[in-house]
Amino acid sequence: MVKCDVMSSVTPQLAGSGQSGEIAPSMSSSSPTFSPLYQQIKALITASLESGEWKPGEMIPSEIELAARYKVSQGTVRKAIDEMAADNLLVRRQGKGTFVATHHEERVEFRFLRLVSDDGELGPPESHFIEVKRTRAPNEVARLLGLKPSDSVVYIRRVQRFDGIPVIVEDLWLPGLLFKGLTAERLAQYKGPMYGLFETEFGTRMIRATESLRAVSASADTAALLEIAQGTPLLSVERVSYTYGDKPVEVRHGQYLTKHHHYLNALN
Amino acid sequence: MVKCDVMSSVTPQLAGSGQSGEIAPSMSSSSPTFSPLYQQIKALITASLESGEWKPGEMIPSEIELAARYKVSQGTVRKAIDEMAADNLLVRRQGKGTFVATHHEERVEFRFLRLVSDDGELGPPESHFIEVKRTRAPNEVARLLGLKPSDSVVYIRRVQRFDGIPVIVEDLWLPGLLFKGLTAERLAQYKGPMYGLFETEFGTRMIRATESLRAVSASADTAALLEIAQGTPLLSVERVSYTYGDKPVEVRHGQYLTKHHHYLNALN
DNA sequence: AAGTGGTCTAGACCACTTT
DNA sequence: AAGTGGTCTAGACCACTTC
Repeated sequence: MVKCDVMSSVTPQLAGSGQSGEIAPSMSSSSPTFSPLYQQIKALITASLESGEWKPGEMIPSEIELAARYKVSQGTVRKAIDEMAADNLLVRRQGKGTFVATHHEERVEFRFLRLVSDDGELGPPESHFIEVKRTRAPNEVARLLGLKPSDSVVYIRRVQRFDGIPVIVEDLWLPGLLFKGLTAERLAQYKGPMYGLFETEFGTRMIRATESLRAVSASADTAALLEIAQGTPLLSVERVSYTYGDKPVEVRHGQYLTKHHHYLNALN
Repeated sequence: MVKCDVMSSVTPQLAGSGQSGEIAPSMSSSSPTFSPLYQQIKALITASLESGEWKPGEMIPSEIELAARYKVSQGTVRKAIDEMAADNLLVRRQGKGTFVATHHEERVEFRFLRLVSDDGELGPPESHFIEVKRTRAPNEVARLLGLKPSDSVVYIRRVQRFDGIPVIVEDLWLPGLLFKGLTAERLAQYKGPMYGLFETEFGTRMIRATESLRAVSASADTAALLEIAQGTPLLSVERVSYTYGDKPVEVRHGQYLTKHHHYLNALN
């Protein structure tokens, strides 16, 4: 087998017009930052997801097609897709195809909201929006989102009820640039998790998040919203959500009343 | 290629004396519970881990050896090991071999203790054991551990300090049968995480856990141990840890003072 | 029947570690 | 040089879904 030459890392040789007969699966010498073929394929597929070539819920080309497109073997494409499926970026369905993960259908209700009722099930929450406005980013939020304090953000405050009982008070900040038409009306109309709205209406898909948890005392206004006594212990959850390319696109501060609910976590 | 017949699931055909020339990678008809070869290999490797054939920290046979032993291809062994490495049961080291995961060396300090300081790093905690005794399992603990209320358990209460400041009060319950020689002295002598002690001294390795988190108010005695005011909000963490075969072997109730620390969680 | 992902094999070669 | 895991390929066949 004849082998050709080598490349850099992220948008490498096998993307372009591709008249080279074959691809070097590895390199023999003097390549600065080498990465395996399947990781390059991952990067290319991710780029197509990011660019919107394949949208959430849609099917991506079959492994055989992708292998032809990238001029690699099906096994290499397979390994790339395997890892992206493990990262919840893609969903494989035997006999049907491989699909772009979406916040609809998917039970995000447990990937991004880990709260469960003490006695088993948990119905869908009802959202009540207290406030939706555009403002300048608070310093801490600007820092977390990689914005300047003068930049515009959308600020949202809402209360979520389970079975009619208020359980969650949340404050959210979103980059103003990415969420231009976001209004209280559109939020109120939308059924289901906000991430579904963000994905379909604003083209921003949250793919992972980090959370900092602590116990705090309810302030006067939080207590009022949750209809509890001031000073009640609450579970404070500070979340930063990221979209493709590890770009932070949401800061969310939740306060959970854990009297009849708890936050479930798995350590694997 | 000639194919032979089929099997059940967990201790299947390819374990035994093995004079059959080949193994059926799939089956054509009338097999009740079929599972792929690589999953059967996973089960066999797991059984060897469980039986202590390969101990934590030790190297397991090479892929080639295992392939010969189980009479499958190296690729099939590889897939089995890949998944077990993803589950943190095994650790691959290129050029060296595949090793049984261990609570030593490994930074369990972040797999099983998610608490971090608000300002960066977190030194190793010092443990102070308040109480270690054998008793009958409380009802709830017995239920979680799959014991009878009359069964014996080891009960431990300890306080953990970071930089000299008390941050964690923990109550633990362990099955008495599995932890026969566990005394306050051995606990106090041991350096490092308790899971290391459990693994090397008692042959019980924790491989995963589930946690329920909530915010609570410090009781009088907890407050005294943490040197804080009664009623201070604390992060309550109820953990159940499991060893091989999803067998529950520890119930741990932690109360974390989150004034200068927080619990970090990643949603992927 | 055709197309998709899922499993399994056999072999080549590479990169890393140890001898 | 030898042994280990890591990557890549090519091909076979299976299981599931849809037409």
